[in-house]
Amino acid sequence: MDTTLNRSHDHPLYQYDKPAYREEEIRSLRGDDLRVAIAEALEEDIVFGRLLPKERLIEEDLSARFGVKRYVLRQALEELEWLGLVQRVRNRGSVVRLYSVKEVEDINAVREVVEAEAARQLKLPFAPEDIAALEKIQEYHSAASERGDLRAIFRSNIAFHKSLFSHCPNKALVEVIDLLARKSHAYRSIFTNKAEYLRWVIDSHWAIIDAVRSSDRERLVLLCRSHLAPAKNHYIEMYSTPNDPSALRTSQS
Amino acid sequence: MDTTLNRSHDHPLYQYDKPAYREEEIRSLRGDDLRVAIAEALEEDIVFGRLLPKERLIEEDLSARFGVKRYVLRQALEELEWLGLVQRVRNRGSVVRLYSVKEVEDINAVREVVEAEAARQLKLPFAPEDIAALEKIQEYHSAASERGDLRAIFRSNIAFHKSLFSHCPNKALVEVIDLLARKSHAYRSIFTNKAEYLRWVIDSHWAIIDAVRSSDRERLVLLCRSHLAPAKNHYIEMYSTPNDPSALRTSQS
DNA sequence: CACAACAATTCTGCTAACAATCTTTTCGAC
DNA sequence: GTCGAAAAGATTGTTAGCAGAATTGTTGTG
Repeated sequence: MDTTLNRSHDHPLYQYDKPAYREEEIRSLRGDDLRVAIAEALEEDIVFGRLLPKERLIEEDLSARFGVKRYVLRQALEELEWLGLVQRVRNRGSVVRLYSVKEVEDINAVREVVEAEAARQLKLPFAPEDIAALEKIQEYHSAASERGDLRAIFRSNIAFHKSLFSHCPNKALVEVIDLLARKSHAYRSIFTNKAEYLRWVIDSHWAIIDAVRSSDRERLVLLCRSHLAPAKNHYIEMYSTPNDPSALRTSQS
Repeated sequence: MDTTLNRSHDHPLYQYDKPAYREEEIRSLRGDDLRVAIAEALEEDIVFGRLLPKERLIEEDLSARFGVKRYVLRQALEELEWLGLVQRVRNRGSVVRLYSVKEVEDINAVREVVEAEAARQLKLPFAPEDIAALEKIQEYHSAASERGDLRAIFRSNIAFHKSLFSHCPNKALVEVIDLLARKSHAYRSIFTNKAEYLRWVIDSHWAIIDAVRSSDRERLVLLCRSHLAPAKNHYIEMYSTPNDPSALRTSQS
């Protein structure tokens, strides 16, 4: 169903209630699905801090880990480079990409603009079943937050936004939103999953559902625009050095 | 200098006064430069209608044409797929991507939003030498338009926008603009190069320079927002069928 | 003649080995 | 001991060939 921009981001593996990858499951896939699955597995490693910024990604090691050929793993790394999660330097390899504070703020600023625009274009009113779908995802998200299930939180959060913006008639706009959301995973890291932040996200999602229910577009636009504000404040400056490919010279971890 | 989003779009090959590619020149390149050069050569073929929508791109033929290995050509095709200029289907190959009228309108709508936002964030006033740089590019663009040099028109038009938005402090925003601009090359095709349209572009560029010179931000934002409007009207509906991968079943050209 | 099964062809996907490059270590001169 | 050059090691980049999928062409049967 990918009709406008680049490769599909709507892979079945992105279902919010899908369990973590297991090696045997990955090994049963082929072709594009395999590449996508590995890219997403690595993406989760980055999101949850199992792979840290500037950490090297050795093709041979990773292909051994996933039990795939290096060829496939290279493709996954290329995909992650396009998504901005990985930085590749010729003849030197790949590292988890590190964003400076300025870059994070820039990306978030663009996200605010395009998400507000999407809210402006959303087809209102929603059908009752569409509202119900949003509520169901959000209940799952809230529950995941209760029990501290970071992976479920992460995925159901994505699902919420996907479900909401799927009602935006401009697919090109939605794909820009998805692209930027995925880029933001590079600096989302586990540190932003503080209780205080999680509560804000939940409240904000329920407020969005409420605005949708009452077809209050003005409020919806404001909510979508301001939704990212605290994320930016939670960004840790612990890796606040500027990007530098020469970082590859020193190995780590 | 690519610091925020995906691969660099600011390749030296994109200089506006650079002559057309010649095979021997391409053959002298290596690595990333080679991939980028081939991708850009194919991009120009698409822009100028030498490659038409739905036309098949056979890896072996093209690699023979450019005198490179199939491996390199595959990389170029992958790049063009990310940019939305080419559509690839597993085990079937690549075709020049065809956008529906709706998709074109959607992309243009997003471009208007992000370019207006960039205008809003532009650092004003410009230094005199920055204004001079814009004027120089635009004089080149106008001259190219006079003599009907489509390639020079195309490239200097890109250079104008790059030069203008290089003063936007938000690099992530500029990269979204560049990405969408490059996508639009898929439907730019030679048909939009009508005298009437070319004149509009030139007038609009001089108006932008004028607004920059007087640091009139409000007018600048309006100009950037409305700058794409006629392009959309010029889009020919001659290929107005919806996208369909099964189009690969029937060969053409 | 229509149609289905099968065969041949075309083209892409993938593998494994090799080459090129960068990094680290070693060794010797000062 | 320090510096620099050269060798060794680690890692990525590239090549050629084969495997596999999709398409096209052909043949045989009703």
